[in-house]
Amino acid sequence: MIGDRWSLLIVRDAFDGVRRFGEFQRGLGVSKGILSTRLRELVARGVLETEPVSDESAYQDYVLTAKGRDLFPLIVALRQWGEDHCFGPAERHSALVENETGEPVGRLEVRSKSGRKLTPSETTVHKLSAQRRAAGRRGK
Amino acid sequence: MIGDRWSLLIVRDAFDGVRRFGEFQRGLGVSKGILSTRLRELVARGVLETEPVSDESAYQDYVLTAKGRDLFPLIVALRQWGEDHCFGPAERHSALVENETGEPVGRLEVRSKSGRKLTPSETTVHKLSAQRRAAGRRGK
DNA sequence: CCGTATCCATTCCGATACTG
DNA sequence: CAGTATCGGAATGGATACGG
Repeated sequence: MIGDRWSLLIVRDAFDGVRRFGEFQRGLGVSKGILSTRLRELVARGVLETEPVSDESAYQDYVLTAKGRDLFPLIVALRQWGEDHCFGPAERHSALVENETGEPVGRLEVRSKSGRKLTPSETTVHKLSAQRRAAGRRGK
Repeated sequence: MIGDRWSLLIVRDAFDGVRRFGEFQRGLGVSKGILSTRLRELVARGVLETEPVSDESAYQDYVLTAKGRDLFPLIVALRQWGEDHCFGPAERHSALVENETGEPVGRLEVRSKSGRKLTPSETTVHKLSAQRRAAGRRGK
């Protein structure tokens, strides 16, 4: 659904307030043809929607839907992982900060409903209805 | 780095305890050639590492490194988004639960360092060193 | 059981030219 | 500015056959 080279980058820029075709295009350095296709797919899949720009324009803006906004934790998770492991301190270009305080947002953590932090090995995927995938030994 | 069709699925299965080549192959239904390439890339990129299996085997296991384990929030974020928006209640196959209680893990949330939940519009990407991308109007 | 090698189809992408 | 059309090349993936 978002597993190509550009879709998630488009969504990320949308979170950053990018709305116009050319803005995505210049910001990402993607060719116009691909961008056109990706925007159309994201709209078709309900991640973005087109919105008539205020008064009189022949064109529209592309804005996140509720479904698209729900990708926020995913985008933040990917950003934090990239900052931690894919860039040295030298080439770190940006940080996600809280508007009010200007402080970087906290680290994403998987927690139980009671609020305890969970490590991967403290969780298990529980099958609801055995389907095709062999119920091979999983978890520990 | 993980932007192809299979890498993240391999990582997900690794979190679920999958370690062997054939186990990945049957579980995902991926062709052996692609799986071989992807595993080699993930090892080269430091997400997985090979580990000699206990006693006497010609082969190795593929296990997550620390870098790979740090993808846990990302995997959970993607899983939750998929459950919320890509499957109806009917075709929901599995749930990530806490081992001790059997209860589903809590929802991932972006929080400030002080613990307050943050919406996308309450955050801004702060540029550390202006680089190539036009400092176009961002955030609100 | 664990891969590699080969072949082929599909998808993805970038560059360019064109329309309104 | 906002796209569409076309082309060629690269990446991706599936199937199959083969070897340790």
